[in-house]
Order: sequence, then C-alpha cells, then structure tokens
Amino acid sequence: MFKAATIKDIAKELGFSASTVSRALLDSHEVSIETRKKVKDYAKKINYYSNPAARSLKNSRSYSIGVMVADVANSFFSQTINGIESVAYEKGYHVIITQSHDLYEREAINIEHLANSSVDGLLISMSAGTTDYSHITKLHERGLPIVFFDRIIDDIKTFKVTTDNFKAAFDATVLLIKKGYERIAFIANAPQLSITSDRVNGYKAALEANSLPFEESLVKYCFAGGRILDEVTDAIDGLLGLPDKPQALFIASDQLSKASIRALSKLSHHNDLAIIGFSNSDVIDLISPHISYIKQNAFSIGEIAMQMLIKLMESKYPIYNFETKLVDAEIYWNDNFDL
Amino acid sequence: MFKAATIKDIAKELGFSASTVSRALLDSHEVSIETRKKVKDYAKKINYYSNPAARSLKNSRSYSIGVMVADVANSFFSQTINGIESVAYEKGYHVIITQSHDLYEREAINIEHLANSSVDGLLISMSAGTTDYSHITKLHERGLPIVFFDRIIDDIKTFKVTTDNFKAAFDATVLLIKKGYERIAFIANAPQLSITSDRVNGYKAALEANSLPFEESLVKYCFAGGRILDEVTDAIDGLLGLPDKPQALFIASDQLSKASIRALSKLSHHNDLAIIGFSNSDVIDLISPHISYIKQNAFSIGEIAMQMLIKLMESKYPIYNFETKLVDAEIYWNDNFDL
DNA sequence: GTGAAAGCGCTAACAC
DNA sequence: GTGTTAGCGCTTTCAC
Repeated sequence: MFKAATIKDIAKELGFSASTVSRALLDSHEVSIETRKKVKDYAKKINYYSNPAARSLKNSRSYSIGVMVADVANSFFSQTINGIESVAYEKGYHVIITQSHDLYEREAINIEHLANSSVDGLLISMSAGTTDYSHITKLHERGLPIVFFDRIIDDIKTFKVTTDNFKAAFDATVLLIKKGYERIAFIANAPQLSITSDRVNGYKAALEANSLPFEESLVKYCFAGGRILDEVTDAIDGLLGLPDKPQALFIASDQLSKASIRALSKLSHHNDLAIIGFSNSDVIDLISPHISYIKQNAFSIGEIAMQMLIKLMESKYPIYNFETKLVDAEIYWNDNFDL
Repeated sequence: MFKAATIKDIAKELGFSASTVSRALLDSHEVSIETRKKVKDYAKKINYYSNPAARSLKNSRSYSIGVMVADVANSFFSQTINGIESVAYEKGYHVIITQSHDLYEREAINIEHLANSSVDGLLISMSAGTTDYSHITKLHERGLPIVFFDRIIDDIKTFKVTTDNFKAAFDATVLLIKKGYERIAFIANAPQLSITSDRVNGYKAALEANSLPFEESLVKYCFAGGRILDEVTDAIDGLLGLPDKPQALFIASDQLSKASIRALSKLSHHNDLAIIGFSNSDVIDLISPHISYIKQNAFSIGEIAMQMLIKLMESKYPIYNFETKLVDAEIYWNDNFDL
C-alpha cells in the first residue's frame, strides 16, 4: 500500500526540522515568509497532506461531525443533508451520516457509536420512537456540542433550528378556512415529537382565531409516523366514516402525506375532500390525488444547523445563551380545491 | 470538555501495565483468561472506548469508508446507502457520504478529500459529468481499495456491482413488444455512463431478437441526465413530433423518469403512449401519468458493494481476480397499457 | 503471562 | 527564526 508523505520527509528534503515545517504549514508568524513559501511549495509538489489521525490525536479533534436523521431516503432529510454538507465541506468538516429509521434503539446505538468515534459534534433530528433522552443528555453533559434540527427537544439547552411549525400549520389552516373549508381533520405524527405538538397547536390556534370549534375526534395520531400504512388507512377510514364528515384534511408530515395519498388513491369517494400536507418530495405535484402542500426550507435548515454547530465547536468559551431559530415554510395551494 | 478514559487509567486502577491492558482488550492469548476478564469488566464499567485517532495512527487504518454518489436525494442512491450502511455498521466501519451532483469537479474534489482523510476504502458511483478518470486511477494505483457500484467504469480493474442493465432493458423492451408496442422510443442518460450503453444495448438486442428495426432517431440522449428539464422536454417533443410517432417510451433512468413524467403531464396527447421507465421512487405508482417501471435492487447493490470493499480492505494479500456482479432488477407492468 | 520501551505523525512549550 | 523535546493513546517487539 501507498505510503503518504510526512512532515519529516519535507524536513529532510529541505534541511529544516519537523517543527519548522509544521509551523510553516500552519502559517505561523514565527517562521520567515521565505521558509513558509519553500515548505508549502514543496509540500504541494509531493502532494503532502497532513495525516488526519495524527492531527486528531494531537488536537483531540477529528474534524468530522455526526448527523442523525430518521431516513436519508426521506426528501426532507436528504435536502437537509445537502445543506449541512455544503457548509461542512467549506469549513473542512467531514459528515458522517447515520439513520435511526425512527427506532429508539437504532438511535441510541448510532449516537453512542458516533460519540465514541470522536466526532467533534452532533446534529440530531430526534427519532419518532424516542421518549427517553438519557443517551443524549449524557453526551451533552460531557460537553459534546450538539445541535438539534427539525425534531427538537426542549429538555436540552443548546442551539436548535426547525421550521416554524406553528406558523406553517396556522397559515395552512387559515388558508383552508378562507377557501371555505371549515371542518378540517388532522392526521398527526407521533405525539411525543416537537413537530407534532407545534403543528397541532398551529391548527388549533387557527381554528380558534376563526371562531371554529376544535374537535378531538378530528385529530388522528399515527405513532409509526406513516411507516405502517394500515395505521394511516385506519385513521382516514375513521375520519371519512364520521357522521359529520370532514371537508378537508391536514396531513402533518411528509411520510404521512405519502401514506395518506396511497390510502386515498384506493378510495373512490374522496374527491370532495381538500387536502393539504407537509411534503418536500420533488414529485409531490405529479402525485394523484393532487394535494396542496407545505414545503419546508430543508436546505436552509441544514445550513443553519451546521453553522450553529460550528459556532459551538469552535467557540473558545462556553456558550450559555442559546438560540432556537425558526425557518418559514412555503405553502403551495392547489387550485383544484378552489370551490 | 469531557475527558475519555484511556488504557492507562485501566492499567493504573488494576495494577497492570498499559501493554497488558491493550493485549487483554484485544483478546490476545498471551494474557491469562482471568486478567482478560478483569480488564474487560473494568473497561465496560468505566465506559472505556479505545481512541479511534490513536488506533488509526498506530494501525494506519481509519475504519471509515467513503461513498461517492450523485445525490442522496435520489431514491436509488438513498436505498443503496441503506444497504451499504447496514453491512458497514455490522462490521464496525463508519460511512462518510459525499455527493457529486453529477459534476466532475465536485467528484474530483470530494474523492481527493476523502482519500486524504484516510478512509480505508472507497465506494464509487461515477458522476455523469466525468470523462477523465485520472483522479481515481491515481488513488487506485496507490493501492487504495475501491469498489464501483451502479455506474461503473471498465478502465479500472477492481470489484464492481451493478444492476444487470442489459437484461433489464432487454426484458422490458421484450415486454413492450409482447404487449403489442413495436415502435419504441428511448430516452437515454449521458452516453459516457456504463448504465447508458448497457441499457441501450439491451433495448437494441431486444428489437433485433424480435426482428424489429433499430432507428437512431428514436433514441434521445440527455447529457444532464434529467437535471435540466428542458433537455427532456425537447427530447420528448422531438419524439412526439416525428412523422411516424412512437407507440411507447422507454426511459432509462430514475431522474429521467421523473423529468419525463413532468414533461408529459403538461401535454394532452400522450394518452396512447405506453411508458416504461427505470425508477426506485417509493411513490412512482402514485404519479400520473402512470407508467410501468423497472425497479433496481438498490439495497442489495449497496450490501454487495460494501461486502466487496471489506474483502478488498481486509485481505492480507493482493487480490487479482476481480468480479463484476450483476443484480437483477424487477419489472412492474402497468395494466393500463394492456391493449 | 506480564512489563518496558519505542514509535505511528503531528504540535507546542521551551530553548537559543 | 529555527531546533529540541515531549507527548497525544495505542500497539507491538523485545525482554524476562
């Protein structure tokens, strides 16, 4: 196997000591400009790159960060990853991605694994299956920089970034009401997720602001978040079987939107139903039945999360005033639903 | 910041030397069973994990591998990544993912970056924009283990795994012919990709096997691979504008399928056109116009690629007889096209 | 069966 | 402005 050039090779060739070479490479002002230039030129010539393992060992930093998402195949997450990557790359960080598949066990194991692989920081979107946060608080207490994005948790004090879910749900609900749909059912994600309560609350607030009643029976929680189709089918069957059928459907996540559309496509009597759902799919506009949709600014969320993490990792002093940034989503109304 | 336990901490506590502890942790037979047990128990108790940077430095191995795909948001690739991850994880490897966005420059930079971050091996699906392979051959010659998956290249001798694209295209074309569609147009990806020529050849062979003529004018290459919608729209417009209009459309990639459907959805006079396209989208069956589709076994391809890479990385002796594994795809016929 | 010591490649305190 | 030296945490050869 190929043997990479080291600082010693450069030192020997140029007649300097290893430390001078190291300093020159780091652009230290202690080293004369000429020496710096000579060293860097030669380094480039022989294709020298500092050994990351040695650097990590010495600096106790790995220059890699870990990302925990539910599933990379989910459009929202893959777009977020693109945002994370674009910032990380520019700043010289590697991105190690792991998936929880919305399972607590996978999340706990993966996060442990990442932490022990000495990532310098963690970007986490909580798994839907997680209710016990001790695996994360443990790391956080140790001082590992962590930023939460998308599915955040209140218990841990750190930087967080997510869609303004309350506002998005509020606006979307108001839009439905404005368009004449007053009896609106809500298909919700697992109740323990932050995004779930925020979205439900936005929906409730919109009803209230328009003096419409909130009915518990119109809200269906899906604990598997759309991973199990039956759960969604049952929810929709339940809603459409109500004596006073809803006129519109608000679907509170990407996965759920897909599952709901699949469930609805098998029914014949849904054409009078207006549907609005969260979705970041790039083909949502081609899917039938056509729906209106709320698209999150996934790329921005990724960028912001990574910027926050860098701030946390590179800060010389402990940070105490943490910020939770809310990013606006965009609503795309489908004209088919205009009454 | 938290300070992790080291081998020395264990040694001091238990009254052994660091070397004995190291050996015990590695289950060396030189160490007595009792000592091994004592050391491991204590290590577990204090939550000891060996420092990966130190291990990397000493062993010149990082236990991480790099993956190069066009785009994680592409269903085929995200499914492949799931396969890669499942095997990597089990074997204790970290997966570092980078994306080329089908741009040569990004591919070259990212691969260089990965290689210099001392990944132990590389899993590569070529970018559509790449025609010069020197950035890869250079690494390969140095002895860096590389496995190609999906979009492979002939020039480099190593393990490769991909869908049996010839067979998939052959079978799909034969199916169209059997169903009565004889004049079949072909929307192809960038011509320099292995998957493109294999698929075109399968299509040609199927025509020939059924004594049908191959017409150059019915094949449209999309150099941006569907990233630029206009390219696809133009191709389809061109085909539908032919004096002797095609009866069926064969679309040779996931991206192109999406783009083609989008283009077709804007046209009104496509209903008599039978469409079959490659797609690994989980909502392809909900998209209209409905198409028949060829789904690749993406997860398996990922698993196999990772297994091959491990074989390459962990082999004590250089390997010379390389294998190219072909994985079967599945064809889903849409009954709407039955004449 | 266990310990001492060297060294992987790099950085930084301390010399001069 | 540059060199010497020690040490990050681990593995491994060489002793006994």
